[in-house]
Amino acid sequence: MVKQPDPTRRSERSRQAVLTAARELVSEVGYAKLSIEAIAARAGVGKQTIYRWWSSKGAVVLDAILTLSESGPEQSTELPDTGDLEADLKAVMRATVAEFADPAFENPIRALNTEIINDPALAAEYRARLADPVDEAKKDRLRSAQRAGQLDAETDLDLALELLYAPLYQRWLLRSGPLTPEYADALVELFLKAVRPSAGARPRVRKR
Amino acid sequence: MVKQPDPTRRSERSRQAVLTAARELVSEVGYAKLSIEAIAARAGVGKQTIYRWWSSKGAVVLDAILTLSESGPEQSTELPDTGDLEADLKAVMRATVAEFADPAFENPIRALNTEIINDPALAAEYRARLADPVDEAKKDRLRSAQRAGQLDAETDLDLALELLYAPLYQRWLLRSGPLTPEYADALVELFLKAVRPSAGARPRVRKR
Amino acid sequence: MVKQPDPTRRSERSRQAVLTAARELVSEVGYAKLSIEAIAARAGVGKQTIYRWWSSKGAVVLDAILTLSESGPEQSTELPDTGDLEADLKAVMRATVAEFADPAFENPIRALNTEIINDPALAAEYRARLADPVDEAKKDRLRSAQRAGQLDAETDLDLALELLYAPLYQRWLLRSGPLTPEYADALVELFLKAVRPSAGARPRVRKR
Amino acid sequence: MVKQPDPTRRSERSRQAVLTAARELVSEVGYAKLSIEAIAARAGVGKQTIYRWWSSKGAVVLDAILTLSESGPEQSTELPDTGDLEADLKAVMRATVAEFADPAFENPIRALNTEIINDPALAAEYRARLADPVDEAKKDRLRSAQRAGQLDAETDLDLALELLYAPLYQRWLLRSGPLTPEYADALVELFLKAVRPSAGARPRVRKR
DNA sequence: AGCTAATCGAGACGGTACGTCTAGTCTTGCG
DNA sequence: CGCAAGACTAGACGTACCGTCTCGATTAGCT
Repeated sequence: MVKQPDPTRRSERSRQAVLTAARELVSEVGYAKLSIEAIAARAGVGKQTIYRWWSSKGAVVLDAILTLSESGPEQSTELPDTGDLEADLKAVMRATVAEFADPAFENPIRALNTEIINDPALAAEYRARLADPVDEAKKDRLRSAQRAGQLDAETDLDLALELLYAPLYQRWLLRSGPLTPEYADALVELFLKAVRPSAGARPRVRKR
Repeated sequence: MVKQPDPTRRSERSRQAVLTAARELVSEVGYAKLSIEAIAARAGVGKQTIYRWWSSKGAVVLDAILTLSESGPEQSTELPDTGDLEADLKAVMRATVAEFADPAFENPIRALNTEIINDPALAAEYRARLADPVDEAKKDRLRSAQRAGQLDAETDLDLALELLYAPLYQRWLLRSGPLTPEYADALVELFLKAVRPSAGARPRVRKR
Repeated sequence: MVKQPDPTRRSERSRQAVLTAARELVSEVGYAKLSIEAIAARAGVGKQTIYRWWSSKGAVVLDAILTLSESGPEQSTELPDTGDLEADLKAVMRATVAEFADPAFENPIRALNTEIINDPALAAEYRARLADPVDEAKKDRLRSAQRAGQLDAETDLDLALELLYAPLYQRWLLRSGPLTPEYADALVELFLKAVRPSAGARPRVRKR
Repeated sequence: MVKQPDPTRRSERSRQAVLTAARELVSEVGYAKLSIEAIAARAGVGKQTIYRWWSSKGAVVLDAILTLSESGPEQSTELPDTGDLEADLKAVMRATVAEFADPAFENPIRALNTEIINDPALAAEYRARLADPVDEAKKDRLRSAQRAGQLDAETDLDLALELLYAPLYQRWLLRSGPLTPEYADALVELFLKAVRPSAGARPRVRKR
């Protein structure tokens, strides 16, 4: 039986130092050139401390990025809901385009994806800690649109979300085309055509 | 000035051996654990021969996979065109789902993506040698649909293609959900709603 | 000022456990591969307990071996004295040869010497606790021989002892030659020639 | 089967650098604190190069010291032979005492002995490369003394050598007593008594 | 009998060095 | 000259221990 470390004795100081160092180094040198050795040195921590609490380089980086997101600005989790779905979505997608253009996001997010692609366990943790909550917030907005009759009530929201986000995300990840505000608008428009309520359907109105 | 090797003297035997070894090893151990050293050993080739002709591990792997695709079964490049767009697309997307389920494709394609995400130069080569031709074939089918009035004539085909493929691809790459034939169908149906010709528009009919 | 531990509160249980574990491990894995960590684990003792009471790995090992010797079979300290110096010495030296051939002695004694060679403080403690008493017993036998007129009265007994033991000890320690009973005999004979009373000298006879 | 390196391709430059660095570091920090890592760094050599050509830290140090001795001042191998055995031996032993008092010799020779004590293979190499040739030179002097009738013709020269040197060597190694010129003289005198030709024996004279 | 201070087992910590592995360069000898 | 082979410098890997530093939990004397 393998000896398990005792989490109650874990040094919070070291944990923070490691995550911060990982964050900094991913931004500075990118994921491929990132070494556990460098993280330990920068954090002023023994290598064993990293190996004790994280299972791989990927786990450290994932944790570093997710911890940042979670402890971040109280979660900009909720999407705007002005009642105008098209305007709201365009605003969100344009913001996403802008975010992806920020070079400070580039390295960490690419690092995250490199990990997730190759490690199912990390992918699961990523989804549970970051992707699922964010997706849920997005689906909330779509549900609101369904109630308002702006979105087909029968549509699978997971699929709808993919239809809306995957094109943008893939274009950025694989650099398969330019990411412009106009692109965001066009994507939203196409998306709305796809999820528009069917002809005969009625907006759902709550009975009094 | 750096000495450039003379391509006319290049050993085709070594080239093939390296690409084959790279292909095998990527399938066997995955991209992360792949080493130039192992490729050279498996290929019975000096390391220098690899460094002489390829710029990075990623370049070897990309070349290995692309060479396979290119020299493959004369390219099933063309998409089916029975005149029934929905049926054709569902067939293609279901085939894609099946392909992604094949574990023999898993490692190489994930390797390819790992490279492309982190190296713009490789991404460009990948697009030029593999993605662009394939996309062109797909767009040919969509253009045919436009001519048949089954697809809005104003739609940006690049965006349309992304709308159709990115959700499927992303779901596989990030393992964010199950990939089933039903999923493929639902995706095609949503896609078709998005690109359906607008109410007032007329199908373009070629003048006689 | 450094805090000194209070010896009255020392756990005898732990002390014995550490010394026993050290003894066992030295025999099993040799001195070079011996670690404080392993001693503590085997003894069921915290590492700090070792560091509190011993100054170095060498000190533990020295203590372990010396404690064994001291608490041993009431010390076969005294040498035989039948009146026949040559016979007595040959018996002792042959016994020493046999002892050195016992593999159970090998590891601990080599460990002891490794320490002593490199650490003057340990060397001093070793001499005080083990070597000096033993040497004194040997010198007693030689003094008895001097009184019996079998050994030159002027001879420096420390030097004589070295003449007798160092060749044997060195041959074992450096493995510079075979250790046989015949060797022991030859050594004793040569030694006796060296320390035989000078021609003109008279055996000291106690006046009545 | 383990791959063996090809000695014809060995870099003499690296070999010398390693041995020199090892020599310096042993003198500076002592054997216990010597690390392969430090040797490699000082020598400007990859660690693998050391592991490729030497089997252990001890082997490097042994090689470093022996190489120095071998390539030294054309070997002060031969002992003085003035015809006066006592004077010659006293001179040699006093010189040895002086040598041992030189702190520059201290660390390397103790290092050597630490190794030899614990590793039979190194002990064998040490004897073959250094001890045996030196002993042979010493025995040459003793043989000369035998021919001159100053030393018993029947004496085992290996044993005689041990009788003469082991006391001195052991006293130094174990720090069991002071090393003075007087001690050297007393040792030689005792030695000579032990190996003096027996009463009835005649000096061997070559027949004409 | 309860208090309190030190020792105890345990083990996490910042580190150093280990011995192995691979990167990318350089050298040697064959074809 | 390209090639297979493989030695080279460099440095990261993941592991083992070092000696120090908390943690509670005993375990003594001392009041």
